[in-house]
Amino acid sequence: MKNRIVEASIQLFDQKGFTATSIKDIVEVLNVTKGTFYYYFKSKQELLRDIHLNYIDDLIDQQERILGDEEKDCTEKLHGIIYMVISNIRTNKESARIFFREMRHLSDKHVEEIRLKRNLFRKNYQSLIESGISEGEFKTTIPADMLTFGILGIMNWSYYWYNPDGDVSEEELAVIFTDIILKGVKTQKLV
Amino acid sequence: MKNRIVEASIQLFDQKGFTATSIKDIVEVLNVTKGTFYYYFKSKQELLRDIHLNYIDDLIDQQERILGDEEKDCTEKLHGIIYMVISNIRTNKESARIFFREMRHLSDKHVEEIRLKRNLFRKNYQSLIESGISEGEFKTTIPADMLTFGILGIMNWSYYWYNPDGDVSEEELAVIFTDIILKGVKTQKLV
Amino acid sequence: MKNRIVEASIQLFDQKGFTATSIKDIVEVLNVTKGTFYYYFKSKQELLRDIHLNYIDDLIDQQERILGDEEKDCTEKLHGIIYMVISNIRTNKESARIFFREMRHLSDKHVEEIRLKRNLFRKNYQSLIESGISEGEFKTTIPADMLTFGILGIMNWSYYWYNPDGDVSEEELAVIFTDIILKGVKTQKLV
Amino acid sequence: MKNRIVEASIQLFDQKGFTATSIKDIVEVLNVTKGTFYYYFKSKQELLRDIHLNYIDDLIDQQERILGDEEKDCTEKLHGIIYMVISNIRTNKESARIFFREMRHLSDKHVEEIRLKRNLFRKNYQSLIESGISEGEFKTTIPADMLTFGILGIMNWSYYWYNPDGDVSEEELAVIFTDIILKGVKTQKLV
DNA sequence: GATGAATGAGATTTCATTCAT
DNA sequence: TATGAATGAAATCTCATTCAT
Repeated sequence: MKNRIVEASIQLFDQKGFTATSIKDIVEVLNVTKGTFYYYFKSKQELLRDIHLNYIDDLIDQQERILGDEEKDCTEKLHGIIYMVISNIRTNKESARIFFREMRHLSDKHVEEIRLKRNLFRKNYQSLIESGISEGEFKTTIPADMLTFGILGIMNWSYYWYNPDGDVSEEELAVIFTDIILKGVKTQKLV
Repeated sequence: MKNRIVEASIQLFDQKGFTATSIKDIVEVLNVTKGTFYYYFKSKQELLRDIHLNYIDDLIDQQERILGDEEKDCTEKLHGIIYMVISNIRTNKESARIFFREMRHLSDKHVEEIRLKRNLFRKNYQSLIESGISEGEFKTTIPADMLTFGILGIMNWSYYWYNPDGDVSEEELAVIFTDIILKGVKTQKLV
Repeated sequence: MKNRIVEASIQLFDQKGFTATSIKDIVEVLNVTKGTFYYYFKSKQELLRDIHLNYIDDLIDQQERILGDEEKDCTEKLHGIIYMVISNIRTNKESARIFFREMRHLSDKHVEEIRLKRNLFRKNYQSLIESGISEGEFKTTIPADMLTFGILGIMNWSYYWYNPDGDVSEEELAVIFTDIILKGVKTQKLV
Repeated sequence: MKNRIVEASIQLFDQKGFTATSIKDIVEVLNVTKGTFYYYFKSKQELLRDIHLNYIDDLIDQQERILGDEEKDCTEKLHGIIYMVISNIRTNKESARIFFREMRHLSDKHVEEIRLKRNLFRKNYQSLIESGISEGEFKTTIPADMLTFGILGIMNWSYYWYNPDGDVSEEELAVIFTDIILKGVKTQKLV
C-alpha cells in the first residue's frame, strides 16, 4: 500500500503540483481513506521527501556506476551519462519534474539533505568535465562549471518535452546531444 | 496599485509557488486589504495570466527584434538571442521561473493562449536554426528541432542557477554558451 | 436614473432573489457604478422597501376604487377585484413575487409598515365577503376569514404560473375563478 | 448528524431564506464546526436539494396513496388530498415554504429533477379533476388545468397563514375548502 | 491495517458600503 | 450627478491532521 500511495502521489504531484494536490486527491485514486494515508506517512511533506530521496539516490547510483567504469574515457563517460538521463525519462519523468519543481516544499531539514545530494550529482558531472580537460580530451578554454550547468540544462529540460515513443529514439537523442556538445553545430571552415 | 500587486506577486509566486502563495500574503506586503486585490483582479488566476502574458509578450518582442535584423547572419543572431536571454535573467528571473513552473495553474482557456505564444518563441528559434542550416552556416547533420530544444534547455536552466553579479558576466556567459554550441568542447584531433 | 435602478432591481430580485442579488449586479445592468446607486438609495434595504411600498400602495388603490363603486353589488365587486389582480400579472408580476417572498429582508421598522398595508388589503377583501354574507348574496355557512384566505391563495398563486399571453385571456380567467368561487365545481344533482 | 443538519437547516432556511442563511448559522445551532458540515454535504446547494427531494417525494407518495384508493369517488379523493395537504402543514410547513421559495437556488441539473416531480404532483391533481369531469361528478364547463391551479393556490397559500393550533381544526378547514370548491359560496337563488 | 467522524485554521471570493473627487 | 478606489466583514469551501474504534 505504501508503494501504491507513492506511485499515485507522483502522478498527481506531477500533474497538479504538490501544494495543489490534496491528501483527498491521493486517497481517492486509491479508493482508501485519509486514515490509511496517515498510517503510512507522518505527513504530506514526509511523502514528498520520500519521493525526492528515491529519485536522487537512484540517479546518483546510476551516475556513479558509469563514472566508476575504468575502461571508458571521459568522452565515453559523458555519452554514458547523457544516455542514462535520457533513458530515465521513460521511467522517471514524473519524479524528475517533481524533483525540479517541488524542492522548496520540503521542510528545512530535508531540503538541506536533498540539496547536498543534488549538488553531489552536479559535482560528479563537473569532475568528469575537469578530468576530460586535464586528460586533454576537452578544450582547456571552457570553464568546467559553466559547461556543467549547460549540459545539465540540456538534460533536465528534456524531461519537459522529450517523448521516448516519438520519432527520435533514446539512443539517437543521446548521440545527437553528445555530438552537439563535443563538436558543435558550426560547419568547419576550410582554411 | 495594479502594478504594485503584480510586482509583489511575482516575488512571492517565485519564492513560494503560486498555489502556496495566498492573497493574504500578497496584500500584506502592500499593506492593503484583500478587497483591494479583487478590485484590480477578478481572480488569482487572472493575475497569474497577466504575469505570464507580460513575460512572454516581452520576450517574443525582443526575440523578433533580433531575428528581424537584416545585417546579421544566423550565427550572429544565435549569439544575439542567447545574450538577450541571459540579460533577462537580471531583470526577469522571477517571471521566467513562474512561467516555467506555474503554467498548469492557468485556466484551460488561458493555458492555450499562452501555449501558443510559448510555441511561437520556440518555432522562431527553430526557424533561425533551419535558416542557418540552409545558409550553410550550420551542419546539415543536426536535427533542427532537437538542437532547438537543447539550446532552450541551456538557456532556460540558467534562470535557476546563474547569478549575474557573480564571477561570470552576462557577456562572458553568452560567449561561452555560443561557443560551446557552435564549436563543441572536444579538442581538435590533428590528423 | 432612480427609476431605472428600481426597474432593473425588480427584474433581478425576482429572478435571483433579494439576498442573492448584489449591488454590482444591479449597476452592471445599468452600466453605472456603485457610487451612483448609493447616490439614490441609502441602502439596499431601502430600495427593497420602495419596491414593496410602490406595489402595495398601488394595489390597495386599485382595490379601494373597486370596492367604493356604489353601483356594484358584492358579487360584482368580487369579480372586479379578481379581474384586477389577474390584470396586474402582466404589469406587476415581478413586484408581486418580490412582495410575497422578500418581506423578511426589510428592516424591522419597514416590515411593520408593510405588514399593516398587507393586512389592510386582506381585511378589505374580508369586509367585502362579510358584506356579501349580510346582504344575503353569499352563504352564511362560510367563515369569511377562511374564504378570504382561500381566494387570496387562488389569486396570489396565479403570479407564479399564469401567462397572460397564453390560451386563456385575463377576462376568461377572471370569469373562471369567479365562477368556481361562486358556484363550485360539482354538478347539480337533480332531486 | 446528517439528519440534525437537515433539521436545523430547514428551520433556518424557512426563517431567513436560503441565501441569507450561512453555514456558520447552521453549525452554530448544532455546536459543531464548518468542517463537519462539509463532511456530510458537498455544498450548501446539495443540502437544499436533499430538502427539496425529501419534501416532494414524501408528498407525491401520500398523494398517490390517496389517488390509488379504489373505493373512493373523485369527490372523496379531492377531499382526501385537501385534507392531506392541510395536515402536512403541522409537520412540514417549513419544508414546504422552502420548496416554494428556494427552488431557483438549486443547480440547473437539480432544478430540472425537482421540477419534474413538482409537475407530476400537479398533473396527478389534474388527472383527478379530469376523471371527475368524465365521471359526471364535476361540471364539464370548468377547464381542468385552471381549476387545478386554483386549488393548488388555495392549498399552497395555507402554508403561509394557517395555524393548526388555532380556532379552526385541520378537519374543519379541509371541509370548508372542499365545500367552497364543490358548491361555491353563492346563495341558491330560488327561481 | 484501515476507517469514519470531526476539527480548526485558513483559502478564495463576494459584498454592502464609504468617501474624496 | 456620478465615479473609482478602497475597506472590513463575512461567505463558501478546502485541507492537513487527529483519534477512537
